[in-house]
Amino acid sequence: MEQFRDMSSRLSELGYRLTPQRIMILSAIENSDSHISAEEIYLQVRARYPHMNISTVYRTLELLSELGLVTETDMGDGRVRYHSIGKGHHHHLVCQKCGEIVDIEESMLSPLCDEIGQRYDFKVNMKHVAFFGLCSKCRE
Amino acid sequence: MEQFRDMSSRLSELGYRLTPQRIMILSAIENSDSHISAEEIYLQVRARYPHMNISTVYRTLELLSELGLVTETDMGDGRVRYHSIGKGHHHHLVCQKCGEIVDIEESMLSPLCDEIGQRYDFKVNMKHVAFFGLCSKCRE
DNA sequence: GTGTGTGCAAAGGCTTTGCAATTGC
DNA sequence: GCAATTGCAAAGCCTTTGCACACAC
Repeated sequence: MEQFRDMSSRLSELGYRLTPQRIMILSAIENSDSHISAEEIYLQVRARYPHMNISTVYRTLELLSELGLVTETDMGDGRVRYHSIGKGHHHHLVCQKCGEIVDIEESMLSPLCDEIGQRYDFKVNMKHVAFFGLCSKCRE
Repeated sequence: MEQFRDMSSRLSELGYRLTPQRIMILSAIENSDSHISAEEIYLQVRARYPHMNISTVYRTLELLSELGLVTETDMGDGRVRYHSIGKGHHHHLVCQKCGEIVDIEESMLSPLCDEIGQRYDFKVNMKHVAFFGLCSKCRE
């Protein structure tokens, strides 16, 4: 709930309207314990508010993303998944076989990102990192 | 040309037919110095062979990918890009603003991948790594 | 000759957009 | 009240598929 309040108060601070649709979308993102797709948000919200429209979901996600309140990641299945920035955990191991997603700690990546910054003069967006591969179960 | 011969001979070794379409697709992939999309292949091939069809491109790419002869990567623009496996493992820095793609050396990543392997029992697919962020020009 | 591979056209997923109606501030 | 936001429907991308014909082997 913490982040939900942050996101919604940030929206109104910036002069955006707090419509019921937006509130429900924010809450769906917040209640999701991992990355959530537009359609998942849509279905979840529509279960309680049948008039919800998927374009509203996309437009809200676009807005949240522009404001830097959520991150967009493509986990390799041809659709974008969203995640509240307030939740931390932005690095993932995505199993290409079973689809399992494991978070990895930021501290593991920082040294590499620093090195890339120095060597290539490139600032890595740490919110946007995913490694694909095979988890232990799927390697057997 | 080296890799092209590898890919095409591999196909016929495995009993797949070497049609003119496949040959041109292979050559387009091989001549591309970076990652190439299905549509880019299609346009390039169609310039010389107007009957080329985009579904043939997709079907050939699917085949090459199943056989492990090319890798698929989503650079974050909502389309898949393909790369000949023979060209070596590339890791990339993708600028989220101007789209520039810079290759980074494999040696920079190996230590991290090893560490991930040990700590999370996860085998990172080194063919499939991209970092998003901002290049020097776009940070000004 | 035979069955793999192609071309065509249509459909499929996901996402975006135009526009009129609605509604938060 | 008025501009921001929504709902709806349609379109836009990229990609896949069904089917009849063509052609590599």
